[in-house]
Amino acid sequence: MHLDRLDLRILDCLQNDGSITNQALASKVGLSPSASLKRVRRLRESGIIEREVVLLAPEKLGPTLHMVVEVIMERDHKALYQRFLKQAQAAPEVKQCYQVTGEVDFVLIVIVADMERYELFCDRVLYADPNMRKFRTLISRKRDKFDTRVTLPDE
Amino acid sequence: MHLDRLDLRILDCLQNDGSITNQALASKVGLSPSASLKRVRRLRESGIIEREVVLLAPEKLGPTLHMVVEVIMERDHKALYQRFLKQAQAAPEVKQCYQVTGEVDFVLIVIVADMERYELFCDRVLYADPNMRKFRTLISRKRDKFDTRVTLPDE
DNA sequence: CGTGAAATATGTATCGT
DNA sequence: ACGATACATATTTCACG
Repeated sequence: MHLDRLDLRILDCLQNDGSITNQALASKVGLSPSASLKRVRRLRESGIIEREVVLLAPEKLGPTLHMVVEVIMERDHKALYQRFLKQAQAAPEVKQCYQVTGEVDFVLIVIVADMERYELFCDRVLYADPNMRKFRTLISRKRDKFDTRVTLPDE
Repeated sequence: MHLDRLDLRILDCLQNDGSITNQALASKVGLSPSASLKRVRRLRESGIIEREVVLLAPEKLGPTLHMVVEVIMERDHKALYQRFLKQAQAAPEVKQCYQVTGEVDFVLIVIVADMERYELFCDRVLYADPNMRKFRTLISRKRDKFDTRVTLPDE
């Protein structure tokens, strides 16, 4: 799908503020509301706009630990990787999962309220996988930056 | 700030779909539109609702590499850490930054279009810091999960 | 917190380029 | 194919009970 300058400006606005009204968006990018609306719909349908969400401040909702978990698997078998991925997808504690190259196989970003819940998570998801060889946990007391925006192409 | 069951239900809905109309939200949680609106405003003002955004599919916008970068600093000085954090905050390639405990000091999630831009980033942000001792890059060809939702307290 | 009415916004049909 | 205008529908927002 081709994106022109107007589409990119629309995406830029929406990435920064998803609650902007269609009218305000239209005037910002220099279109009529109906033309703007058509483009936003097209961007949604194409999947470039994946979803619209509200971001919450985790630490204002209670105790919060952010864990960066590096997982090393026993054997490089696709089917075994798939099983692990499926568990990671299903686990609500896992907020992000990256499959990486090198010594480590997966990196997870996990959010839990406390250590006890983290240990429960490890038992349920990590130790439960027979192909999991070992993992290392980096404990974060602070998420200093969290930016969901993507750098858009110049044109 | 105290959150009751209704607030939590509102947050749950909005985390899943920020584009829901206030009317639909109100009927979902069992309130009148005006009561719902007042609560949403209060949640915004309190900072629990941080922002509302549209999430884009990075890979549909062009080539995308996700890097997990583990950074080790030379000395544990707060002022020197602050300087690094400031640079990480300012760098558009850095989407997330976690200060962690243990052998590693910071973990960054970096998004770039290609290796060339990653190297430019390393020069500009990592090597440029005299207190940066070394770093390790885990390259991800795939972001398998990305969930911005937070687990809400039971009550 | 709910109701109802005024102010805004959205969505669609139609026309013009 | 794309955008503008205008109109009908839906939603937001606020004063008041």
